[in-house]
Amino acid sequence: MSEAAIQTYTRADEAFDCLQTAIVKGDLVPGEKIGEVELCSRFNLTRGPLREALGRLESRGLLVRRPHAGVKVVSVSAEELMELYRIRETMEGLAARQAAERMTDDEIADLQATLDSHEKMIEQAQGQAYYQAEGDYDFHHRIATGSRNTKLAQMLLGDLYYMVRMYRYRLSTSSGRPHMALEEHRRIAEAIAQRDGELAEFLMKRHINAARKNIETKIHNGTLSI
Amino acid sequence: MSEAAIQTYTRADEAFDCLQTAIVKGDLVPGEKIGEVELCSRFNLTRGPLREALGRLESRGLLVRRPHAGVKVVSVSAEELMELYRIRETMEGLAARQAAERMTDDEIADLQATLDSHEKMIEQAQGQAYYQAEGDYDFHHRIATGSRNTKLAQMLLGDLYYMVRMYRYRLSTSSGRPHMALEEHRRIAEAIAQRDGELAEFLMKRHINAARKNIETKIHNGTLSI
DNA sequence: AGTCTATAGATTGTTGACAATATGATCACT
DNA sequence: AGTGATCATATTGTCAACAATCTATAGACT
Repeated sequence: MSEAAIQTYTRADEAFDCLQTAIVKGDLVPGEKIGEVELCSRFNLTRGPLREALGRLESRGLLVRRPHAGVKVVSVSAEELMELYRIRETMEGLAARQAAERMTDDEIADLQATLDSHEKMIEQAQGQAYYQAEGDYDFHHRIATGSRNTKLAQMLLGDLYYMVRMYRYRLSTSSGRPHMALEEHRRIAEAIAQRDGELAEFLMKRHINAARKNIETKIHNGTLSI
Repeated sequence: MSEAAIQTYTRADEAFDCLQTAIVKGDLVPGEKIGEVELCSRFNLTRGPLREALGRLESRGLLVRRPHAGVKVVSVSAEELMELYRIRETMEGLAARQAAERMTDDEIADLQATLDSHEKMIEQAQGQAYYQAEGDYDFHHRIATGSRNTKLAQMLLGDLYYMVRMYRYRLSTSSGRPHMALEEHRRIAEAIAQRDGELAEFLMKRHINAARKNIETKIHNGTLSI
C-alpha cells in the first residue's frame, strides 16, 4: 500500500466527520443555535475534540461561531447558492483543463468506465435521483483530483462540495435531468481523452452553468424552496 | 458602526493570528517539525487554544499534522506556487467581473483613490518593494470584497492570499515591476468604473498571469529560490 | 555486520474541573 | 404600564493533569 488509510483516527477527526455529515444530511438545521454539551451527548464526544472540530468547521465556512454565545449552522440564501455555482464554474473549468493535460491514460479509462456504470444505474433506478447525485459527485471528484493541482482539489473537495451537497440533500430531488447530465459528462470525458484542455474547460463551465440555471428556474417556479 | 469589530477576542483567535503571521513572515520554517509545548512557550499560550488554532490552520492548508507525531509548516514547491497563481487567475478574474457589476460608485472612487496613493508611495519609496506589495494586496483585497460574493471573498482572502503572501515575504523583493503592475491595476479599475465586467475579468487574468510568469522566469534564472 | 525487536522517553490526544462571559428574568424607576 | 439596569444562571473559554501513541535507542539474533 503506497497511500495507506489514516493510521490513527483521532476523536477530533471522528467529531469532525460526524458533524460534517450531520450538517450535510440536514440533521443539524441551519440557523438553529446548538449547544456544545448537547452536541457532546448526541455524538458521544467530549468537549475537547468537539471544540477542535467546531474550529475546523468554522474555518471551512460550514458553521458560524460567536464567542460565548454559541454556534449555529450557516444558512445559505438562494443568491449565495447561485454564487457557489459561479465559483464552481470557474474552478472546475480550470480543473477540467488541467485534468485533460495531466490525467494518465489509465485514469481516463477509469473515468469513462465510471460513466458506463452511471448509465446502467440510471437505467435501472428509473427516477431515483440518488444514484445520479452520487454519480455526479464521483465524476467531479475524479476530475478534481485528476487536475494534479493539490490546492485546487483541496478547495473543491474540502470546501465547495460540502456546501453544495448540503443543499443537494435538502432539495433532494437533485437535478432531475440525469440523462442530459450524463451526456454532458460524456462529452467532457471525451474532450479529456482527446487531451483537448480548452474544450474540456468550456464544456465543464457550460455543464455547471446549466445545473445552476436548472436550480434557479426551479426556485423561481416555487418547485424548490431554500 | 454597522459592522462592529470582534467584540471578544478569544485566546484561540490570538493563537491563530500569531501562528498565521509567524508562518507568513517565515518565522516558522516550512518542513521543520515543531512541538506544541515549544509553540506555547514561544507565544505565551496554553495548549488548549493552541490546538484549536492548529486545527484551523491545518484545515486552511497552512500546516500539516500527523496524529501523535507532530505538526509542521507546509512546504510548497515551485510548481505548487505556480498552481496557486493559476487558481488565483480564474478566481480573481471572476471577482473582477462581479466587482464591475456590483461595486458601488463610492467603492470604485475609493479604489481609484487608493491607486493614486500607491503611485505616490512608489515614487517616494524608490525601489522599496514593501509598499508595492502592501498596495497590491490592498487592491486585490478591495476587489475580492467588492465582488459581493461572500464565499469567493472568503476563499481568496482566507485561503489563497496567505499562501501567496507567505512566499512574497520569502522572495521578499516582490515583483520588482511596480510601475507596470500599477498601470495594470489602473486599467482594471477603469474597466470596473465603466462597468465592463468582461474586460475587467480579462485584464485581471492577464495581470495575474504576468505576475506568475515574472516569478517563473526569476526561478528559472536562479534569481529566486524556493 | 546487518536487521529486527523491544523498551524507554518524549510528545500528542483526551479528560474533567475552573474561570469568564452572554443571556434572560426580576425589580426598580420614569 | 413601559423601559432601563441589575443579578442569577447557564454556557462557553481556559487550564492543568492523565492516558495513549509514536520515535529513537539499545540489544539480541541471523
